[in-house]
Amino acid sequence: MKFSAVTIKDIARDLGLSTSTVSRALRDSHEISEATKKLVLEHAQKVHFKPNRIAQSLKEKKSLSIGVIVCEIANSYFSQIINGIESIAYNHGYTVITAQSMESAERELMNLEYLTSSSIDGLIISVSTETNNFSYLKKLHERGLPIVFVDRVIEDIETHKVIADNYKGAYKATKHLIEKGYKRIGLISNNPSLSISRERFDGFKDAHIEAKIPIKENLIEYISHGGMIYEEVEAALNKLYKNKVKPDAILGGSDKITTGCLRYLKNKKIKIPEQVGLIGFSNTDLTDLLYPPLTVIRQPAYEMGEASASLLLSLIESKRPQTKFEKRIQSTELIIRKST
Amino acid sequence: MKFSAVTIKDIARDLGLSTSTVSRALRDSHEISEATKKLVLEHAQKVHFKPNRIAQSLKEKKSLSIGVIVCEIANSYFSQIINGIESIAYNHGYTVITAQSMESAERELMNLEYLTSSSIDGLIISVSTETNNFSYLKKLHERGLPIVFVDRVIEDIETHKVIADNYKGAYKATKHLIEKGYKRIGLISNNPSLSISRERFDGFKDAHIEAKIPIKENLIEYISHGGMIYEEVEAALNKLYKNKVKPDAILGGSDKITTGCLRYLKNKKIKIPEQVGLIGFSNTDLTDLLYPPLTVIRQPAYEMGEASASLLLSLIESKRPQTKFEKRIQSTELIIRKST
DNA sequence: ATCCTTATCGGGAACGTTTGCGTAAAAAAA
DNA sequence: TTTTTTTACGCAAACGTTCCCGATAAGGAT
Repeated sequence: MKFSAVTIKDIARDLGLSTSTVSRALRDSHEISEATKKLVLEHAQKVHFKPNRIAQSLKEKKSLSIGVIVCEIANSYFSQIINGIESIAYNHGYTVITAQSMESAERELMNLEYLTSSSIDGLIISVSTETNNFSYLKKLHERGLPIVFVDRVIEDIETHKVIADNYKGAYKATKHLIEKGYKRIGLISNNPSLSISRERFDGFKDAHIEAKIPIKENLIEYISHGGMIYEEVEAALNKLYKNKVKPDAILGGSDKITTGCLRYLKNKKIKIPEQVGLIGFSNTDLTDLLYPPLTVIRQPAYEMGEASASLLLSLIESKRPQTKFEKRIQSTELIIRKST
Repeated sequence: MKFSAVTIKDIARDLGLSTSTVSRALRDSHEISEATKKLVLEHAQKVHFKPNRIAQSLKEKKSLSIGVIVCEIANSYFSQIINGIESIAYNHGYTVITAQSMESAERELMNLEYLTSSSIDGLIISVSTETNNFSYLKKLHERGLPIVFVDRVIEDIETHKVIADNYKGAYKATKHLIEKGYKRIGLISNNPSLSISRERFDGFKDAHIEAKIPIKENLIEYISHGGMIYEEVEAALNKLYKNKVKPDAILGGSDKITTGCLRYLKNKKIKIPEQVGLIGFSNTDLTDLLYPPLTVIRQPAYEMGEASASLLLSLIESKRPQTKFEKRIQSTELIIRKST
């Protein structure tokens, strides 16, 4: 069952040339006469020659492919990031291989091993919520694998990072809630081990401080799988609602957490925004059609994907080992709707 | 900037063995003594040896990768299909390379050329709404590339096909609308060049025939980009509403079409389900949180992905050229909510 | 003692490219 | 004319594997 590809050797034989001449002609080398080049090019065209990328990779020690690991692609935020990555990568002749961690550190490690054994030239990763052991990633980085972090970064590893302005996003959202008169704001967040969680918490906190509203510890809940598992969101909210001080607003720390909250409140028939205000980070393009239309913090996912791909490619294609690294912070947008 | 991986040659040198012995030991050949195997395995472990997949591919003339082309991954239906594909592929040691056509025939062709030059071992494709020239695909198939169609199939090309039961899905949905008393049912569909459109139309038609309700031609609109472009949905609905006989219900022919309809009706402040019933094919997991909660036909996307991956792998790994092909039809589910 | 297995390993070619080096012939310089 | 340079091409090695073929030594059969 194969698909007999024509090789340089075939062309060389047909034309009575050597493989080196053919190779050079195809690569438009100055060492080859125009006449020969024309001959080779035309014949290559005729027999539908396509260079074998596998052989090229082996020779050049480059695979022309980059790996991308995100928690899941069935998530608007990450699929938008991937779209951004692909747009840049394809323009530069790179293949994108995506893998999903499903918020599991174990699966993430598997993917990591898998991708590196596929000899990717570089990696873009948004670590899983579960990940707290970076040693493998760190080792890869030390051994020279170009890595760019997107969204969920690891501060310890010195390389390019692309994030949304989580601090300001959470700050603006919280401030908005406070201005609307909400005073007991609950926060359902990803694990605090995640960079985005800490940044968002800081924004949440500073908006409180500014308004001189104390933060209540028992209105903050952390969950482990980014909202992928609804039961976790449910449990977190149950705890929130078991308190004597019930929240009058909720800030969702991720796309799935936010919609999970909505589902919970709907199940419990808690009225939004009358009984509780709901706001959250989200990139789905349906938030305006939900009931009620959701106030969200939207992240520039596509642009973040583009940025991380360009940074990665610059890393891959730079001759000398880079020492100066960027941290790109892209601004978030607060879209106010009916839920607050 | 490389990442000098340890090779079989390194191990051979370290251990004073030949590369062939090391290779055989790693592949657990019977020609190698247990002692040597143990020695090699342990040393390989210690130096973190990972076989170079590129070299293996070159040697074996297999890339252990499969290509997947869908219209876009930021679409629940397709991302669920991809998840199904990946789950099977990864278990068999295959890498999945996904590409998006964005419903453009041109981009689809580009992706096709790109993937085949990356020497994929097989292809899973759901053709774009724009595609009406299958010659390139057909040529690839004739030259021996294993192909499996999923969702949107090309009948002309003889190979495995995996589809949802579009006929019955549309039939059940239409019947449901009729039972609810709707009589002038509008249909917003993808291009009729698409297999799914024809199948769905047939179900739509037969439900009408059974109920002895004539189908009104001017209640049927076709659009070109699967709902990706909202303006197209808007234009189609505008035409529907320009008729003297206005629809009292609408059947959306795809995920994005359905949500596009909802957005339109909401913008026009047309009440659902009082003024118009809305039903549609959709796989997003937010349809229950929309306003109103949407009645949908849900397709077993994940399972379809699994099925197509297994069929493709069987095609790839079969020694003799296959002549008997399957068409798997997976049943759809009607989920009734408030919009009808 | 010789011959035949069997077990265990090494040599080397091959997969399709790219590229450094060598070398004829042609062109330019002397 | 001779010498030097340039042009245009071929040879062969290399990338990391796998695997066919031999080779060696030990052991058993004759």
